[in-house]
Amino acid sequence: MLAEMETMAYMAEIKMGGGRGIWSGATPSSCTEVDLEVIEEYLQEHSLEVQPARTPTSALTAMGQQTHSHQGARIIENSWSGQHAYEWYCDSHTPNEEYKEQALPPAWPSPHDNQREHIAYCYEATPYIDSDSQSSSSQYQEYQDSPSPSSDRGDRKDSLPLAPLSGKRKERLFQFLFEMLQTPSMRSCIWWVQSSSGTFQFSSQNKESLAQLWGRRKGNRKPMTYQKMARALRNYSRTGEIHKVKRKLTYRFDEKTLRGLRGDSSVV
DNA sequence: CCCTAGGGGAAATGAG
DNA sequence: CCTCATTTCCCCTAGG
Repeated sequence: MLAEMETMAYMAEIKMGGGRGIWSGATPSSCTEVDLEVIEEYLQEHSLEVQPARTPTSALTAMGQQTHSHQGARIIENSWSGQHAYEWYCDSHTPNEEYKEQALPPAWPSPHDNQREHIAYCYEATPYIDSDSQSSSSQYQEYQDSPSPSSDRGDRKDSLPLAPLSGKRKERLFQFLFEMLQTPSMRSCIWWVQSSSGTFQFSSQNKESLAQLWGRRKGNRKPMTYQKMARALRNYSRTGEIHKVKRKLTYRFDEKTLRGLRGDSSVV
């Protein structure tokens, strides 16, 4: 009950500018504006696909100004995931080489109608469609190789402490992020840099929206901010679920975590 | 100097 | 009561 009220409050804040002026700096007025309402609604509609059951599904609907019928909610799903066979390296060994990111957050295969007004796809100032100038994947193998030495398996029953244990744990941050990464409409906030390795990046412009969405889902007392969410992400480097890569706003799911997130969908 | 991004200690929280 | 997983606060560093 209160959730709805608080949600409203958050909404207001979010729309106003997060109370911090996050968007003010880079918000032309026509760009960005990732409506959390719309996104949330969208997510709810597809939450079943990503995660069976859960989600109050009411806070949003109570808004009163959601988006009419959502008939065009076609999910392009992982149309892009796993497609980039690109080699982007996030190594520090090459100080001069700025890993050309080919992970282009913006530019959908075809924007079309249905959502054009739902979410203003605002891209980062620069569309990194640089592909690869000189992909010297000589050392970018970092992630495909790093976690191997210790060799997992054995000690743990499976991979991650996700669902099992005892009933139903709350959704974890990394699970939420993974879900967002599977959501086309969130592409202006977060996207795969290289889905095969579990590397993703946040949009410097919309990362706050993503964070707020996370905070709302958790029902925190105060609105979530990217800074706080990033703090949680940093905790992950210690526990191993997600690691930071040198690229700006870029992180990578641990292989184990990724395996669990991808394959566990059926295991439940 | 300013700003953004990143880092992390420490205490507070809330769910289970 | 306890623990886990953040959440919240705050102070700091680095680079542009």
